[in-house]
Amino acid sequence: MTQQKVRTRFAPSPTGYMHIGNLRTALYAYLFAKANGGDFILRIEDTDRTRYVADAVDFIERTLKLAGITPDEGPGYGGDCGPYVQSERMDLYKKYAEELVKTGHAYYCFCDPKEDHTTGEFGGYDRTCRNLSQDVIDEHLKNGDPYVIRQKMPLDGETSYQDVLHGTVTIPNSELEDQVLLKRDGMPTYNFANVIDDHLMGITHIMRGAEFITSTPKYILLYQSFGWDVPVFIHLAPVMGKNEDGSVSKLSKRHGATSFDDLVKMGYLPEAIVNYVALLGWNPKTTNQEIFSMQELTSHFSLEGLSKSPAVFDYQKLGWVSGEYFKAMEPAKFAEMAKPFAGDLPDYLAAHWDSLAELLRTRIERLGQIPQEIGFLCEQPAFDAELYVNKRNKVTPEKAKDLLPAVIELLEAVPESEWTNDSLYAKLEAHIEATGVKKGLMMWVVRIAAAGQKVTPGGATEILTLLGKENSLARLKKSLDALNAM
RNA sequence: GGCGCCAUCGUCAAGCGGUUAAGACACCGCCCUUUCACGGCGGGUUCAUGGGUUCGAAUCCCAUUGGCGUCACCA
Repeated sequence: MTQQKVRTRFAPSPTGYMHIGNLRTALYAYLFAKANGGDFILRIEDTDRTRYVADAVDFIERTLKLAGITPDEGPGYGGDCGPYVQSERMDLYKKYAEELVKTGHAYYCFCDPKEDHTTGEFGGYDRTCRNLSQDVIDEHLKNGDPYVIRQKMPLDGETSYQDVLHGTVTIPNSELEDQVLLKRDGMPTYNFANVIDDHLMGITHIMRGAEFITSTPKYILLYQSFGWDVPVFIHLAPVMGKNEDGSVSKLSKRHGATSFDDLVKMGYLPEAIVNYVALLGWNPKTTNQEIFSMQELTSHFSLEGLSKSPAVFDYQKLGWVSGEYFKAMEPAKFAEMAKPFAGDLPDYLAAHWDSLAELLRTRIERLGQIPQEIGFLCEQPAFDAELYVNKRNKVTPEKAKDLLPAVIELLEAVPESEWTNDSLYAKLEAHIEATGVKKGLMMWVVRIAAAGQKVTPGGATEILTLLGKENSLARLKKSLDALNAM
């Protein structure tokens, strides 16, 4: 028996929004295909005309690209199983639905969805049209009456299938509704188009959300009706969000950003998001490594590492992962990437952007933190004597008052051309030695007087350098005045 | 409600009948330090409950409880 080539797919509906859970599904499907030398197919499921969002296909492709997931086949990627957009395959579904009617696995239903059989036990439908005589059916068809085609479910017994994660799943057939295959508008339902396309596109492994566990027997029955091979099913546990009261529920808007796009806008690194999401419901088993490139993800991926229980999305850990990426990044690359997040910078900061960015690089987790990180450099925060209190370095406002005048005098003598970090550090160090004051104490006082904020990216001299001579001195004097006025 | 899925630290998780129950994030100490960060060291009543099976159970079985999902001419 020849080994069949693995083919997986990602089949989003074009909503213009890539939920983290969907991204993860796409990622796993992609990784599994690549780990096994297979193909990953992108298919657009746009059978609901009322939900169609313009440009959504474009959006999906851009998102996948940003995430580093490259389809082997799909709209815009080519492939032998196209078209890869379901609305362009309509005639196909109709043909297959009619075939099922002929073989007795489906039937025409002329009921009005709003009026008829609304009290039936199956989603408002009671299987009435199963019993229509051929004459009645022909009459309706001849009149051009609207109809749907429904799947004829077995009335008793049960249907089972194998799920890689969940083992044998069995559902009583009595739970299965005579689901609609072909809608009034001629479009197939998701449940039908899925089976047809997965078969026609040679999909071998279906990865999708756990919400499909219960409806999969309907698919199985469909495959059997056609006499087709049943693919391997892998139902992924949902991604959860933590609620205020500590409970969890499926990740949604109220938990914060839930789309890949939102996260990118917040300044998390796309690679880091993908890395973190990969770990949310999967683990490499053979290593404790947590930072993975797409390449490494591919080589480590295996189905055994997939978790069958839901995972809670943790923004904190995502932040850590993203921070790790920034720490490992080329300074120049980071500076360039971070620039748009800094907003309008005063000239003196814009001139020092590279060194400012370098201070930021190792201390932030997302680019969106930058404005608040550097706010104090743009405008001196209001005076607060409390800032001059630090136990470890024995700093007090009084000491600051004593130390500052000499520092100001010293700095005033520094020529503009020597206003650099190294030079300032050397001068302050010499001053510290001359006065016999502890370095931590002196530096704390200078830093606070210049920054006006307890926590700052960078130390005293780095801040002085960033601020420039004129600016620094003005701030130092202002702080000293405030201290004297106490 | 019927049906189904799930259940190890706060979170992600390893574990597949015998372990001092890994590791990471977060948290708390301490060290280092020109602040913060980084880095280093250390800390914490984690196997939902109750029954089995077994010499032995976090691991297997059953029940309970809880969470989640699903019951559309949406995907």
